[in-house]
Amino acid sequence: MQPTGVPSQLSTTPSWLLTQTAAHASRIVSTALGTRHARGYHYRVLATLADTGPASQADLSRHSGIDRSDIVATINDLGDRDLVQRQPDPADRRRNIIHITPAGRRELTHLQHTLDAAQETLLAPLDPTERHELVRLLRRLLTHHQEPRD
Amino acid sequence: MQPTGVPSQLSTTPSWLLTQTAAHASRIVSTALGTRHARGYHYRVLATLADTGPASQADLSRHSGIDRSDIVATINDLGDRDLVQRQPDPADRRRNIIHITPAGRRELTHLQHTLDAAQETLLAPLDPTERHELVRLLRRLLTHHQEPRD
DNA sequence: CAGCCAATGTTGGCCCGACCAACGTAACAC
DNA sequence: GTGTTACGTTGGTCGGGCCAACATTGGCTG
Repeated sequence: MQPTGVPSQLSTTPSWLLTQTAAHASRIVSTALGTRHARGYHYRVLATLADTGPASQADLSRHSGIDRSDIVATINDLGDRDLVQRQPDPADRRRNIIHITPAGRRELTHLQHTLDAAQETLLAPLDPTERHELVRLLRRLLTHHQEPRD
Repeated sequence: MQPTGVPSQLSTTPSWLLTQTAAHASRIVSTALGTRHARGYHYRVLATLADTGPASQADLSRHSGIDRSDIVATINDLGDRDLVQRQPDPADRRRNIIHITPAGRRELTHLQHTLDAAQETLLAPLDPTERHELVRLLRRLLTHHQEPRD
């Protein structure tokens, strides 16, 4: 049944299917981002920043789902490339306010384009209805598992 | 729309949905396996071994999708716990023949049970039809992206 | 206003899964 | 017999996801 002979114990387990397809997705995405010398975290922070406007690192962490400590390194990287700017918040000396620069915005649209192509590669075998259904199911799982905000 | 305020640029990207839900799945699964001091590779190799019968490490690698070098370490771990046995192949002195032991078989069924519960946790928000649909879509993606055996 | 608690940024770690290069040994094809 | 291929093994790298600890700063409450 399976061309590669994957044991059915594995190939019928949803979590295995999920992590395996995610691994393929990661490879595709990271190849795409690699052409612009970026990694997942870079894109995710830039996208979050463009969505929320200037924000503290803690806010970026919350909105992007990336750990505070990883945000630090990511902002360092982006700052080194002048895609982002780090300013102390005059109103709260604990905080930095992160701004996306014009160059950052430009880079973000580049990244988005290569990522669009990557999605196409990833979802190639599915028709539009199936793609939408997949997205719907994944969103249901995701919101369910992150909602427990108690 | 999103309770956590995830930027829509992210939350509508299939690859992001996939990798995020996969991350949740991994957490759930690794917690489940952790109760029996196992990791993903351990289960996958045991399951493959039970499916194929005694096999060389190279065969295990091919059937499980785990790299040869990672198989080595995994077999070491399983061997240390007597869940598996490594014998030189008399007919081909390059190879080892890996056998699953009775204890290994018992451990495998334990792991399967905890994993069944984990799947239930993971898929809780989906009804049976949706679960089947999700599995179907993921399998399609997976076979498509691993088939290029050229 | 003094004292305590919470939030922020940062450092420095850890784990896991995936992958790769190189090597010695052994089998195989020709 | 020679070159090529397969096998097991060693020893890495990388990315993503975490966690603990700490100094600094704000805010809240008594």
